[in-house]
Amino acid sequence: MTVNGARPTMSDVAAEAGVSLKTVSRVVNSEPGVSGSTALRVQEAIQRLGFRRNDSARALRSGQRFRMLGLVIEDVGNPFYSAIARGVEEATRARGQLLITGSSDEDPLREQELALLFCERRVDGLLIVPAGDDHRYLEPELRLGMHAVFIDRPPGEIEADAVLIDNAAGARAAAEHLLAKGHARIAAIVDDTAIFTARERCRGFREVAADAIVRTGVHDAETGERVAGELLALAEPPTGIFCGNNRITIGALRACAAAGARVDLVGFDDLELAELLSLRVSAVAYDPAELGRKATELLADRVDGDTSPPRRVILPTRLVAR
Amino acid sequence: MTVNGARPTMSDVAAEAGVSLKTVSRVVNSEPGVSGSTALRVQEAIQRLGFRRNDSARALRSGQRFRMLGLVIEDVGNPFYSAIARGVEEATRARGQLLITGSSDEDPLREQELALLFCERRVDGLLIVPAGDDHRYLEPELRLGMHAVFIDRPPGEIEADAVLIDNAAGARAAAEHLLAKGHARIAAIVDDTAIFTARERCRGFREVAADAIVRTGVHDAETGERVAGELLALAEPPTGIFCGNNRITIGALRACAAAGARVDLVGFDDLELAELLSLRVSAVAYDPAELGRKATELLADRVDGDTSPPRRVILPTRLVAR
DNA sequence: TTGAAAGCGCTAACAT
DNA sequence: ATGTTAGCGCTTTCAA
Repeated sequence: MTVNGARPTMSDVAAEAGVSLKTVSRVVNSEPGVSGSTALRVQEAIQRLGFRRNDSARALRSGQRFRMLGLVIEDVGNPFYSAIARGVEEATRARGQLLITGSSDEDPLREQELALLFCERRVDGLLIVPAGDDHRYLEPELRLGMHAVFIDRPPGEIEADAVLIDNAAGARAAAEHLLAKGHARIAAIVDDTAIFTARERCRGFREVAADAIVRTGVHDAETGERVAGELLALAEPPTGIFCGNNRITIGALRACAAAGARVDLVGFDDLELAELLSLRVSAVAYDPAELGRKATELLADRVDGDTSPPRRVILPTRLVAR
Repeated sequence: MTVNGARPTMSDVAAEAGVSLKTVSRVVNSEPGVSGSTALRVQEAIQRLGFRRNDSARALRSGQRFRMLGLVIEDVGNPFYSAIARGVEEATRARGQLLITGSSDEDPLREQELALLFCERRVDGLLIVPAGDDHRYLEPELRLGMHAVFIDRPPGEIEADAVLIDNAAGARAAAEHLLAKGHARIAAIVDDTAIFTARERCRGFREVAADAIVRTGVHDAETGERVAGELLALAEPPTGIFCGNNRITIGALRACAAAGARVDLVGFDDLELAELLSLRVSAVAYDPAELGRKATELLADRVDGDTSPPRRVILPTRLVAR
């Protein structure tokens, strides 16, 4: 009967049903060539024993794919990245694949560790939101048939598919919005320009507002609050501020609330409750889940044998004026 | 050399280095008993070939654990659940385990599919935020040595560990807060009481405020907005409202904004920008990541052989008055 | 329709 | 210090 702790194998089932191992395999995999009565006996034995096929052994022998993707993101707990994960999951589910996920916490070494661990588990492919800017560590894997698609930021030092958003266009739209509102003095607060997205957003903003004040290297809400506070304390403070990401927007909102300042804010990334805030906050919005879905589709094509040159998909943003 | 598409095995490495398979295995696993010069030759062959150990074959043979946990949550893209996932990931990482994640979308059948798929992949254990209330489908697995810990809601029809929050106490605190503020008419808007958390929150609230208006069955922000609007349109509208979850809180906020009503809101789950909203919103707050961490620790104990009776861990909430 | 034998890539247990 | 053999749980190949 069902003995505790011992997982039954196909050969246990075979013994229980009084058939050969191969017949059990046929039943489990719905292969033809098993008589109804035999199949029934096997099914019953499977039920009695609580047998469940070992998918790793199966993949090992058949040499087939593991039907599993590896996703490396910055932080599973961050709503922006978890929205990407959500998109990836929708697409993998549609393909009957499972998903291993890990957070790099913006640490390039951790990103590498995770990606390589996933390779060790023989995932079909890798989806990476890069923390680092040198992905040569993947070269041996890619040469041996592993596939990787990059999300939100392009890969560094290697050629590979990437799905990005149009950062520069979004930032241009933000600057145009502020100028159209008639602000004479506008400013931008952006993350470290070593980061691709921050660099692009900075560039786009400056293309439209060449003489705006620009503060870079702002990574979290606390710094955002401090820097915004400094801007508001200037002799001639800006009356419109572009915030390079949602953490900065939150910091800037706090600074404005603290200073009692009435400033027009435009943030990259939308905020869920933006409409209910005491200050009006416009947004450069886009769909993070679509990044994940698109990347997963690209990856699936590669896994299926697409060998065309590396592609770069750029997703649009839209300005939500408030 | 490095031929495209063909993954080298240990025996390829052995041939390349001119040693036996077992010697390669020793080097790869840092086992003692290999001379420095041999180890070096093997290392070089590994580099040249781009060899990476197949972890599934390893686990298959050694009969050891796969060092992988399966997590079933409602929706990876929902900040509340992704915070749980974050806590789980922190704890698994500390143990050198990987994490497979899937979203049930509140569909009991999907929950079951995912959990059983994870078993097929031979995860060491299961972490489940239940969508359904009947988990007997897990019985065969549990009998055969699989372990499961439930998060946020208890399992149904089976005995298993669970990590919950003190829903009733949180709701009581919310009611007490509203009464202490001197509100004569207070109301509660809560999710479907078929859901454990909603039922508990409802119960706690009623224990303190027996004659409050209570609306149940509210699942999303849209319905929350409509129901809150109805309450505000009453001849004698409530002046304090308890919202049973963050989606309801958002809906109620919109309704208050639309009606221009000045109402004291207390929401279960905190909102990131609550301090910056035009309306003051207090919160029954707690740490979702701690749910995930705690559950992962419980699970690790079970995997390590702990056979004590099923445990139930209740995590506290705290009222954030604003 | 059914089964026996070989082997996927690796490690355990035993040689040498 | 190094190698040989067997076998994890399954599928493939071939035979009956």
